[in-house]
Amino acid sequence: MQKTDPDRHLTDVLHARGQRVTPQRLVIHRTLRELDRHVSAEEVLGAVSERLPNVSLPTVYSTLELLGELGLLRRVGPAGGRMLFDPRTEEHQHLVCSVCGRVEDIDAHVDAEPAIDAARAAGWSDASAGVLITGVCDRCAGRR
Amino acid sequence: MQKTDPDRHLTDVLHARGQRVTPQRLVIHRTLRELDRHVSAEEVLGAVSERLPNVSLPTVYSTLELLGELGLLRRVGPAGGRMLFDPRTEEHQHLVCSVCGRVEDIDAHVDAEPAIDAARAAGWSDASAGVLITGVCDRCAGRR
DNA sequence: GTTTTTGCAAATGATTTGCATGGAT
DNA sequence: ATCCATGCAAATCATTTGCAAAAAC
Repeated sequence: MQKTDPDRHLTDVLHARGQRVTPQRLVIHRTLRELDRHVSAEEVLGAVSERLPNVSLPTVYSTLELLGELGLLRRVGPAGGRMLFDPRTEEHQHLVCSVCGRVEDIDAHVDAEPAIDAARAAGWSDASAGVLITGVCDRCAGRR
Repeated sequence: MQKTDPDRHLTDVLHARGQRVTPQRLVIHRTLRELDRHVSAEEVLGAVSERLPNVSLPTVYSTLELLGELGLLRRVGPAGGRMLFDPRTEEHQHLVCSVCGRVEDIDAHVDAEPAIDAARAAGWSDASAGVLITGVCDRCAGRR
């Protein structure tokens, strides 16, 4: 028994939307799945380039946006000066160090339903909550 | 009976830290208090310029950072392409429109304690939670 | 063949930095 | 008189955009 092939799934979804299946999209998607952690566009490009040369940053950005629309990716939010994306689907939150910009995962549950409800009540649609914990990481705290 | 004079308070705090009391700092602080809503650096400059000409954007940025350190300001987080600051102290959350970047206040309570605790457990200090609700605002939803 | 994607290069735009002058102490 | 804060101009840097060439359909 094996997990559903990610390439096949992405291929199907793209076809269903009338969009094209390109090597770049497949490799970026597969790479993200294997990294399985929050990443910046630059980091994605670095990892992807080892498998498929000459991929450009604009392609990475547009593919990340596409995967976001497809729900295969979560946009963590701008942190430490750059946008972070996260292929992890389980609920978890992110710690951002205000000194060095490092980002770390934590497993915690934050109930943002009240805010989502308030958004809906205000006439907003497709509301989703992003929680970002800011603080000083252990390394930076120790270095002081 | 009247509220504590904001200028006097800022003056005292600055003196206590051995920092200087400048017209720019006083005017920016007073202006923020009167705006009493989330603002970008540009917006602050616009409002401040009506009272004190020739204030520069770098000064606005450094003063906003200073006021942040003094706890007179909350950094809402990068939203819609620019950093937002908020002089409102009561608990409230922010809605960011993913289409037009507009930001709106909502009064809702989100309990982020579990995440704060997890951060502390991971060895981080001075952790604070930022919640940002992303969605499509009523205007943008209607225009479609 | 037609239309979408890509890669390249250049543009954008918020925020930061360097430095000489002005101002607060 | 000293040293911090300001204004200006230029630098930075992630992200976006325009467009011709390449690839998927």
